[in-house]
Amino acid sequence: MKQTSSRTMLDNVHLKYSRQREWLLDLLKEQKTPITIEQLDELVRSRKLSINLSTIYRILDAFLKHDLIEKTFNIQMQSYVIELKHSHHRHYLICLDCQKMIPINHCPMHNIVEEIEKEQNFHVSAHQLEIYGYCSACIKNH
Amino acid sequence: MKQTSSRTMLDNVHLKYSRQREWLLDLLKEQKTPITIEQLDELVRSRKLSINLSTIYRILDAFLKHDLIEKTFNIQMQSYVIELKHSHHRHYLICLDCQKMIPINHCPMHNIVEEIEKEQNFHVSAHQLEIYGYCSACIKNH
DNA sequence: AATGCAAATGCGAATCATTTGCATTTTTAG
DNA sequence: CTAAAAATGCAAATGATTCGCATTTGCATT
Repeated sequence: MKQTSSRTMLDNVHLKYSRQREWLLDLLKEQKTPITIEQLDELVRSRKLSINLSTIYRILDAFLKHDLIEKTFNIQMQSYVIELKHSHHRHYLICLDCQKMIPINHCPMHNIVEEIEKEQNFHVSAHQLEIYGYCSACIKNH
Repeated sequence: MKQTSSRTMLDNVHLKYSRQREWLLDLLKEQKTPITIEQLDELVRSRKLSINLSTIYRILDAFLKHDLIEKTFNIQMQSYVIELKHSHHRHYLICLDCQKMIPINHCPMHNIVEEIEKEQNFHVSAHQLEIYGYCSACIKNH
């Protein structure tokens, strides 16, 4: 299936077009797992795209505010990671050895959230979950 | 039940005693929910205890390394929070309005972790979970 | 109680990611 | 094509965390 053009995506969330925004969106689309801002910046350089770092920050803020991306904190890497927002949100298994982030297909929190809402008189509107350990490739080293 | 003295706790994990370490441990024991390093520093000042901020950082690093505390990242507050390590680890419901952190008594991840280990060929060694929403007091404002 | 040594602390400076102010450039609307 | 508004680049500021080094502390030994 063909994906929506970055131009259209910006349009859809009422963000003005700019070269830099399109580039970043395109780069984010390529990613299979979340990346840090630093990695994104390196990616920009490696493609000879030249976007000022402060602009990257500003654009990511705008993307976040307009729900184009998700920003979570990866304790393992001690930094934020960014990913394009998917139709349903994802969680990851994070390898403590090779740092790989493996997406979990269906969010295991559904039932848990329901339970909590019933039992605790708390309205759940979001959650963050990461699972740390060793992936199949690295498991043998431990 | 009477709790272990800070002195003994330090001893148990083979950390040398110092005034500052005892003070911090005492302060952490008082807390019912995690606090930021900044809050801890303020607490130190308000008790006229005087511990240099860089020392606080160093001591917390030592506590972490020796498993006296847990350090997690609270996305809502955009900073790390610290708590004394409990016999079994906790997760929190975090109110997006008043920022209160309400501990969940039993960790809902047990079954999920087992499932993942079976299905994914991934060895789980830790996880981080926070649930964001509105507590009973703040729910009416939303 | 005094001494010596290793480890911990205080202090100021350095570092590093992120943010900000402002001049310049780009985008969009007319 | 032009003008106004918004976005970007650049350099400097900020703020949390870390570091180096001189001083102090805790503790074992005398």
